[in-house]
Amino acid sequence: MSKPTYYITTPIYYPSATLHIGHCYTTVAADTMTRYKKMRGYDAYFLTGSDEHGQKIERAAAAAGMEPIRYVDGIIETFRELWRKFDIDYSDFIRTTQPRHEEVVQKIFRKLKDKGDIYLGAYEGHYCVSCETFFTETQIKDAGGVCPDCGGKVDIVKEESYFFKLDNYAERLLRYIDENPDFIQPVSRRNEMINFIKQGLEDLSISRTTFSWGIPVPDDPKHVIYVWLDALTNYISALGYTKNDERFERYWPADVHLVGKDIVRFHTIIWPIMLMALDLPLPKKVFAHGWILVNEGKMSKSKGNVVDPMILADKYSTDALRYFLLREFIFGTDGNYSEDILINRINVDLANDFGNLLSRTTAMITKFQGGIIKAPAKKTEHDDELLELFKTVPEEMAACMEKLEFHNALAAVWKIVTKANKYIDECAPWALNKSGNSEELATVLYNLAEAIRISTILLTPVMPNTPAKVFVQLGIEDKPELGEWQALAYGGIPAGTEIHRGDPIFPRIEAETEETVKVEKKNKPQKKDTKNEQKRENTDNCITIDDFAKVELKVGKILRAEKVEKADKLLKFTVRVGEEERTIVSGIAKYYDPAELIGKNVAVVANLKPAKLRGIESQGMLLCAEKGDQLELITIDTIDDGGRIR
RNA sequence: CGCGGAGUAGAGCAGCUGGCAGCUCGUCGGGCUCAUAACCCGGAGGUCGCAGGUUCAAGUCCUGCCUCCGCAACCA
Repeated sequence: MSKPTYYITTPIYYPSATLHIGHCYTTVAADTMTRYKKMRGYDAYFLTGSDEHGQKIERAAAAAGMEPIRYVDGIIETFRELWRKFDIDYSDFIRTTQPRHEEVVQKIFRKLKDKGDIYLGAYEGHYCVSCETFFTETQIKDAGGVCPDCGGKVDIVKEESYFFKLDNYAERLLRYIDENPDFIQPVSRRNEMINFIKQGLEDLSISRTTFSWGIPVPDDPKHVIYVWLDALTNYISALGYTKNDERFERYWPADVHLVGKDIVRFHTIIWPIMLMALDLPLPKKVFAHGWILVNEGKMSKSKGNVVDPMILADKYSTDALRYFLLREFIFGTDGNYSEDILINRINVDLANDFGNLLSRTTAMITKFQGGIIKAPAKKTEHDDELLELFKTVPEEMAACMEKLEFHNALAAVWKIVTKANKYIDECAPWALNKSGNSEELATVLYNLAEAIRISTILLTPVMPNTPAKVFVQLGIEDKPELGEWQALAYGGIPAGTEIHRGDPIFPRIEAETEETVKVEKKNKPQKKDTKNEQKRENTDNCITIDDFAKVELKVGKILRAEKVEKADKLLKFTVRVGEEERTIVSGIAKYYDPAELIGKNVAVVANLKPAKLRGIESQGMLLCAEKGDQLELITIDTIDDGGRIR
């Protein structure tokens, strides 16, 4: 009999920026699941990759003076490097620019067109000629009827486009969702999607003529295929769909598509409908995980709060990071990230509980038994509870893993770890040693070694590098079979095994900023301002005078000030800094009436990377003083605009 | 405006089909000495956002209200 299969995917990531901790989260989850399934005897297949087409890439490449493909090649290399670093053992890495993918997309396009699900129509939208970009109605509205990018005039333009008739399949899709309650998870998403479909599905525009970095539409090369049809197809093109590839037969339909909550709709509506149109079975499950929030807000470049996993990986072990991601955050809901939380989690769980358990156990075996694990000789009254956990915890963990509840799976494993620490206290091996009760002592120390071995097995999918370290210390590094799932039963370690006490496998991380952090927390007002938090966090680390010199501060005169429509916090300023005039958006609408600010001289960060806020490009930042609910714009009385501040 | 999410101990969160309010961290007190200033035990601390309602019984269901966050921005 052949092994059962398991096919899991992550989204394919867009190479317009480097990956952050959120991408890492998704991918680590997929990797862990794959390792787990393999341990359980599955033929598990894990796909990740990159979505490389589109106007954004085309432009970024042009700006860099490169061919798009060269441009993305470079970025993709950083993806791979990151995955290598985090021990991501993917089965395949698909790039939408690979011929194997492009061929399949074109075949699918042709098939759907022949079938009549795709037709040529016209896409009508607001178009800015100078930016060569379409904008949605709301984008235009928010920008006040002009182009959100350049502030210029936008026209309503019709563009020829191919459309995919989604609504043809809406009924079938609803039925499928209804008959497969597990298809969309968590359930809250499911309800959301059902409502969305019931509102009626518009035909989906699936081609563009305004840029060319994409897969050409077959027989109509002035069109390129737009993101949906291109990107989603990766899940089957990677398996060799249409090419008589046995992998497709073997692995499709996917067991799980892991997705971020923002792309649930594409994966639970557009993608299934595409598959229905192709007469293919639908994925068994689409699981939307939550976001990792930083300072209560979504990570984003413009906020400058993106957490770079590479930097973290250099500071902490990737096993610890993988553990942290899956233990700290509840898969499916949003969670807050900060380095303090990370350090705390590593210290408490990995250093104090798990690592220290290994440390104290090996220390006692060394001190009391000359470094030899002896066979259990005489039961103690505390054994049963611990041994019972050896049986129940693996089951509990397995049940959690099936539901993708990584946090609960790990919490289950910690029942053994916590119990083992307590068991030491209850049995007091040092007392047994002193009183010469060597039989019970042997039992206790044996059971502890087993507790470590068994919990280590369960942790393997999450922390692939840890088992080897633990096994060396337990003296069973030459018996890898003791680390397999089948070896979970109590009694694996042979009597007479000689251990090798070593350095702590998870040393405590001493947070140098702990004191200051504590003080800050106490003084912290309840209201949190994201930007401010961010700044404060950065000040935890000292900067040099050179770093400071990088910030170009200048005096600017406010020429115009107005409220940004549909934004309660933002004011839009036109500020003169010497020769030039800039647009600066600042989140101080709550504190100031725009009119009272006109004519004031303020402190401007002149070399801040421009960021778009509400579609308006902000070219700098106004400095403010802030405390609690108060905020005051820093103004300069006598020096005129253009003056330098330092 | 709309859509979605959330308001439960100092912080972060669990609480599914209604039945004595839980977990982790922190804090206070105690224990132990094998260990990575760690481990073990115990205590304090909550009118479960507000106001109504249904019920023998409501964080848990219903209605209204308040507050916060997200969506319309390159971004899981």
